[in-house]
Amino acid sequence: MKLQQLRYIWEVSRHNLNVSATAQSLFTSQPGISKQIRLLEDELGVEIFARSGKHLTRITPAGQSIVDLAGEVLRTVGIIKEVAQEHSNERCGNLSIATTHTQARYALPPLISEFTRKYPDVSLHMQQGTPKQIAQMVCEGLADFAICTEALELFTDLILLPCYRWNRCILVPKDHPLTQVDTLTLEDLAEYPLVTYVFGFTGRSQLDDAFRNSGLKPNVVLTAADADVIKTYVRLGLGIGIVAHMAVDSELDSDLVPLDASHLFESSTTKIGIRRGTFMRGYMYDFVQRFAPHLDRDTVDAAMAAGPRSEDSLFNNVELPVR
Amino acid sequence: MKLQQLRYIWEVSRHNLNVSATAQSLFTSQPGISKQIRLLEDELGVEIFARSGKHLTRITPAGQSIVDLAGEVLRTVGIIKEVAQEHSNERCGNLSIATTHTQARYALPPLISEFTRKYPDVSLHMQQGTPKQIAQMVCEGLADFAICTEALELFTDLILLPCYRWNRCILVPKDHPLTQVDTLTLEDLAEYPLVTYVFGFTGRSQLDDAFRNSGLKPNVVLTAADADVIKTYVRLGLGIGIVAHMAVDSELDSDLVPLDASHLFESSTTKIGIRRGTFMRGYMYDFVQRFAPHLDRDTVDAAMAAGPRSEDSLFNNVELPVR
DNA sequence: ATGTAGCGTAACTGTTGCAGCTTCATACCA
DNA sequence: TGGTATGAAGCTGCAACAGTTACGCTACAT
Repeated sequence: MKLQQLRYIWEVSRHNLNVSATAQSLFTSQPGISKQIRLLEDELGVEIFARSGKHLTRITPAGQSIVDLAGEVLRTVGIIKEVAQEHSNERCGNLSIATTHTQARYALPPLISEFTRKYPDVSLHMQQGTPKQIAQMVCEGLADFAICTEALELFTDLILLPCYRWNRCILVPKDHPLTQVDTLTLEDLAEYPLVTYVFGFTGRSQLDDAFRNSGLKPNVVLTAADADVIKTYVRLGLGIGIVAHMAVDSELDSDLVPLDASHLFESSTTKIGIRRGTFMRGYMYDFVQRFAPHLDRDTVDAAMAAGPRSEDSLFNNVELPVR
Repeated sequence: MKLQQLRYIWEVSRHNLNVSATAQSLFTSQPGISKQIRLLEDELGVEIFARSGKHLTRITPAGQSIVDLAGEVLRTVGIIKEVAQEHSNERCGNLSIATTHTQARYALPPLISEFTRKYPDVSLHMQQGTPKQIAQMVCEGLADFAICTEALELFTDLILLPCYRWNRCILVPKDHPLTQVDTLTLEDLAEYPLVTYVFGFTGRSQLDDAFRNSGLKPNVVLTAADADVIKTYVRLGLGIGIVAHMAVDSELDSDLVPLDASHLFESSTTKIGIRRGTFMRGYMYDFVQRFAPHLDRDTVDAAMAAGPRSEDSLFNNVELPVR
């Protein structure tokens, strides 16, 4: 049995059982892969892939177990490489962050520039996606960190590190009647057309909860995946915007008036999700702590050592920073 | 990186960093191993072994992590092979049992002959040792099952399956005064020289506990690792024997009189210890259930899925058979 | 001082993994 | 039903490499 063979079956199963496509993505030849798979099957005495004629049609039950185990082997081999790199050059490596628009646009930029200045030899990859997509990416090992507010709880393979809490504000044009209201209520908001985040994005669920609990039915005329789009439509007079507080820039958005809405909606918590079993490089700990000062190395280690769904007990008496 | 290289560093670290000895045990040449280790170190950019001149003196910190991870890879590869064999020929494979004299001599024989009759193509290995030795063997993957009464609790890597409880009896020559006593007491026993198990063997700790709690000081004149030796010295008149009830054979030991001592000592529990993460073949489940009928496949799976030290909660309302 | 255990080096060899081409089977479509 | 496209498998030559043997060298013990 060779690592190469395990890599081949793993990749083939990830490419819809298309050997040629797999060969292309691995910069090798199709016959090479076919042959190695055959050899592995011969050695193990089991068909990993079921064939109809010369086409691979599906993975056999035995094959599925074997492919899963092969994935585990490859991940461990990856960890060996990271451990080695950590000991040979601790400031050199990769960091892949999957995150949402809100974080990438408003929360992360200062941290990123700090980080790249301190670690010029760490090549940083940022990928944007929906909360579910980015959680999936981290689960599959395609990214190291998932940073967002929603959906991470659904993935039991992820360790969740709560980073900070944030509140919403209402964005209205300068001359809007709401600017005259002393203390905003949900009833006030329900009277106007609303522009806010798409469901599944940036703490949208807290927003829905608040309206549902009050028995009010908000008139959401437009939803967008990011605050920039929301602001655009507020400017067009389509409605009043509900966005994360941090998404308001006092200079760039000086034509709009932000009205605090902390008292109307539950605050949301942005978290970092890390796949269980990931090897944490030194610079990764540093990144996490720069993003959330209370998450020092020991705290992160404790969270990663703890069993699934025990983050709550670890963090429920930690006072999170509020942005 | 090759599996072969990982195997080499793993084996070398298990052979006190002696490359030549490792080569012999793997039926290959020393330069081959040295070369592959060098290649791996070059590829990873880290020294795995520290050298003084041409001798490997110790494992570097980085090397230690890498060797540990290599072990994990090799175990997973082993599991792949077992999974494949389970699917290709479920009645063919290996079963390695590490156990103590008492189990091997009195508890296991009927089961073993049943088992080998049902699974002629499963090659069975039995290895005898002290409880600590056999636990160690299972932890290192040198055996599948550890079957004994003592010491298994000390190894957190082991999943413990309680199998049956057993009590002791007193063995005396036919004409011994104790045969006239109606109900034995610890005081009675303390009056005679005792012959029993060595500390660390076959429930010896329960025996010591009982005497300590009663404030009596037993006069143990001889300790042995197995009941056969104990019986021999009882026959010689050296003292009265305290052995496991199951160790008495009504035919072979007809010259001795067994006196029940269930009421004097806490019963002991014999367990099967299995390394966490072991892949359980079908015949392994069968073996376990034949040994302890309450341990069906689902129960074993539940115990293996549960976290460390949770066997107690799993089994504390199960009524164990008594032998 | 000297012997020995044990690792590294060097030259050699058999094996094997891979590329490139060819062949064959299946799926799809008219 | 026949034609075409897609994709897996077979074959061959080449290059890389793991493993072998022989030998030299270093460290350490007596």
